[in-house]
Amino acid sequence: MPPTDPHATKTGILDAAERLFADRGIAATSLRAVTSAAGVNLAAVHYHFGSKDGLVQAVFSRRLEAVNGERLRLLDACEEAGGGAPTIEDVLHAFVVPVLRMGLTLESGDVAKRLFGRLHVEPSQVIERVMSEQFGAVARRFIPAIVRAVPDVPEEEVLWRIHFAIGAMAQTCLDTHRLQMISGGRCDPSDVDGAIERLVRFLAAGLSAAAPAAQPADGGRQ
Amino acid sequence: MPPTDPHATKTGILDAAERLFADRGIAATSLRAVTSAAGVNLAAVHYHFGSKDGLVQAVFSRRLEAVNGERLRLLDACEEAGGGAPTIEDVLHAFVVPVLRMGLTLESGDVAKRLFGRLHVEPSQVIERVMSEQFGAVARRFIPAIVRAVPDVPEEEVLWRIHFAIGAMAQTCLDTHRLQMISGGRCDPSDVDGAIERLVRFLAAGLSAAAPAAQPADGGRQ
DNA sequence: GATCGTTTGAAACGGTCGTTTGACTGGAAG
DNA sequence: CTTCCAGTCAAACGACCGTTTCAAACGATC
Repeated sequence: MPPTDPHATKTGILDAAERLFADRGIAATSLRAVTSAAGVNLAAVHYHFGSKDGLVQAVFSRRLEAVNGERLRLLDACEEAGGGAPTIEDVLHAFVVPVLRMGLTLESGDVAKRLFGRLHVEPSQVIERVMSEQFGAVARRFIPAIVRAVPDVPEEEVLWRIHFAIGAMAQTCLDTHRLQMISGGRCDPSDVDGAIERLVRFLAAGLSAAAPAAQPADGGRQ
Repeated sequence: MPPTDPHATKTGILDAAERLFADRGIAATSLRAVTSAAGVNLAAVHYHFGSKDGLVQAVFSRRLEAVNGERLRLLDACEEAGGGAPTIEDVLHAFVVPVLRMGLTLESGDVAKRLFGRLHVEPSQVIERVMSEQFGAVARRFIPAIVRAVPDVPEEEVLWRIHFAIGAMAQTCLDTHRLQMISGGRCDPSDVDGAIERLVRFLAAGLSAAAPAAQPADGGRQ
């Protein structure tokens, strides 16, 4: 046992579980697969995390705290620089960059990115709990910022569009295979900076699109 | 045995499996849950479908054939009406409407819609096979139509944007809960027509957004 | 060196999974 | 009546699941 890291077992389990959750999904990943990939004993999971749900929560919380903290930091920065009125591109950048770049700062490649995509598609109850715990603060900051950044669009319409935008981002996190398939290999999903640029451009245009025929008292159809 | 429908057992299994797959996902749905919900014997699944994978394929194929047939029919119609050059809104309508409206033509409510969303997020191998079987024809027709409808955008950029658009659509199919959460109940996910209008508007703006600063001969990047 | 709480080890628990088996049903065909 | 066969049924198969148990090994403290 190397004295370098007294938490080698714990982090080893987290790393292995992260990779398997990202690859196969949570429900399809057994604790035996996790522990054998990590090279530790099966009982270590329950000793360190209490249960499989505890492990799931720990795996997601570790990355989400970092991502969401960075998101809020970037939003602070661009709000300060923009004099309290950042552009929609700036706000979207602050939202998507921490997720998509995370794979670059970790040796695990794009594992954390795909793990993040799972958050939005796994129907598990424990995921629901992690989401509500981790995304409250982010939603309370980003939703008003986006609404302010597209002042010509009614708020209800903006909320729908945020919903769509989350889907586009989750797809970008989760699936790199289909893009290569539909593009016949012309698009390179591993080009993180290109993906960020393109995604922000796509979302900014969608979010700031002209509102439908105005429905107030005076309907000025454009 | 009612002589009204000699395939009552088979379709009963399909209906029950469809609902459970949509609600919990495929991996989290056991054959025992399916057969007990359908009120049939466990062995009936293997008798009629051979295996769980066979059932999965049958469940998805039943709906996908209808949806993709309708998509191609609508694309034909709007290409004919548009003189071979339909607008991006028309093409997106043809792609989105059959999925989102399917819940309205079936007594099963929005089950088929959520089932469809699962296609894009389940990591299973059999899903991969169903996708490649069912989406080849649709992709071969729709991708060129979309590329033609946004002539000012480079083709590679359009492919990225189609990737984003699929994510937004899948999110709309799969998740009605989060929209209600982030909107505090102001947005009504059961408003199918409103969702279609808003989604098409969002996607059309994103797909036809101005291309990045031209990088013709000399690439400005790096 | 003895004693303590912490961490790891092998093994087993009850339960559920997909799948298979073999007997039983009913009605059509000979 | 006998034969046949698609269809249904209860029961069981081996494999794997999450979880638990308990003994052994460990470093720190007295």
